[in-house]
Amino acid sequence: MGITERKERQRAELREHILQVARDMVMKEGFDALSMRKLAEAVEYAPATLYLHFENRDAIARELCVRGFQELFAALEPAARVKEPVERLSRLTEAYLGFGLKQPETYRLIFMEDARLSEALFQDAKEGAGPQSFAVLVRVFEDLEAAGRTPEGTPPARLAEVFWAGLHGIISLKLTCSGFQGAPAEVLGQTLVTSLVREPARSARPARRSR
Amino acid sequence: MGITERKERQRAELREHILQVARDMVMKEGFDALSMRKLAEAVEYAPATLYLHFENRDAIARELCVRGFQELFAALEPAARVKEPVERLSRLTEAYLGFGLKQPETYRLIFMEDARLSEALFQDAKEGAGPQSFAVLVRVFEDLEAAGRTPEGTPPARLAEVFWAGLHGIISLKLTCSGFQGAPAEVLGQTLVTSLVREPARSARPARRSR
DNA sequence: AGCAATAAATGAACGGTGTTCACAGAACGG
DNA sequence: CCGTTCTGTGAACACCGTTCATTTATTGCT
Repeated sequence: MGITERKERQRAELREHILQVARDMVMKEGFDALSMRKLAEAVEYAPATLYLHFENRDAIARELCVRGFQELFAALEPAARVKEPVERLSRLTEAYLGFGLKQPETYRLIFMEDARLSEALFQDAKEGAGPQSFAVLVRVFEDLEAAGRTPEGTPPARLAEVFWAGLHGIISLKLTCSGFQGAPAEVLGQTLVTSLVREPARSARPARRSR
Repeated sequence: MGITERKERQRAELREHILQVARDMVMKEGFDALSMRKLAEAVEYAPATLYLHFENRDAIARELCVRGFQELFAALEPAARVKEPVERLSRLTEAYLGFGLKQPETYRLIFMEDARLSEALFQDAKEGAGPQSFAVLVRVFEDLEAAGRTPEGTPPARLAEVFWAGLHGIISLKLTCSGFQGAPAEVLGQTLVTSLVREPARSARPARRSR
């Protein structure tokens, strides 16, 4: 009985098509320009048909949000593989900022649009894509701490959080405060890296008061 | 000829009243909930009347944006007066984060809503409230540099920018990624401070105990 | 094949939005 | 008192998200 299979597949394909077209619209004109009516027009269905595949506009937004986040995560993946932690942090910074600047509307949708959207990313404490990619950052700072290159007494998780906030701040200020022209994002990113990474201890571990 | 004066005053008062009510609506329900029709209803005028005082909804938003920014600037002012630069930076951090957390919708409107809104803050390179308050941050890092407490070779303006991005990132992640629960903003802020401020050079001046 | 049942798709409507504009009314200057 | 100017408005336009009864297409069964 392959008929129900085919129907399911076609249904999934249409759903996928809708999401694809929606993604294009968001990337081209921004999330605000994504209207159910224009989306329906673009996929050549009546507006009401969209509601057979998605609960409402927010459901589409949520889906685009998690997919966008997966893209971001994928963009970070090569950098995350780098062994040397300082280099890794630098490459992660580069990748993160590059993604945000090359796909501004996607980044906006993920992190700047609505708290209800990004909730989906962090609802599971360990499972979701959000905590998983945050863990990548934490690991860098754990490795940095092991190498004695973090500010003393600050847990890696908190350093990771500050670092993430720094990256996010760099991008979102560039995206929102377009009037303010400062240094390029990459330069700021490297400044952030060098600010959070300490010089390696010269001799033994403590080595602060003496010499 | 006090009549035209009175009319002008009444006109200004009405404009002010509209802005006040709009501000209340934004702070209570967020910017998206601010509609011209509800605003007109609230001030007991017809919607079209609003257009006699503002070009459109964006004009109101812009005005609220610059006023919100002025509030933010005012909130920073006491901290900016502190002499000792490290303490000053710490106090500025506290004030900035406090404002963002206590007035989330105002902060959103200023920095997270639309690039066209915050453009007004930074359109004048020196004049506007934006560059003026950024200069406060730059000055801190200039003073820190003079005290030999910044990472070497990094211009104060860039450190200030990274610092601002860090603060903004901390707040905006708290406001948007509500699902992600990390350390409290104040803790992250202090971590940011200690990350960007270096220990004083031993040769130049003996370290003093403050706090 | 034809018929009943199920799934897919839609047209029309509801209530909401920002904005415009011709018009009415009040307030003013001469 | 009249004419002008300013203030205010109702109605309309073009959108928006969403719902629902209804139509259309497709399937399973006899």
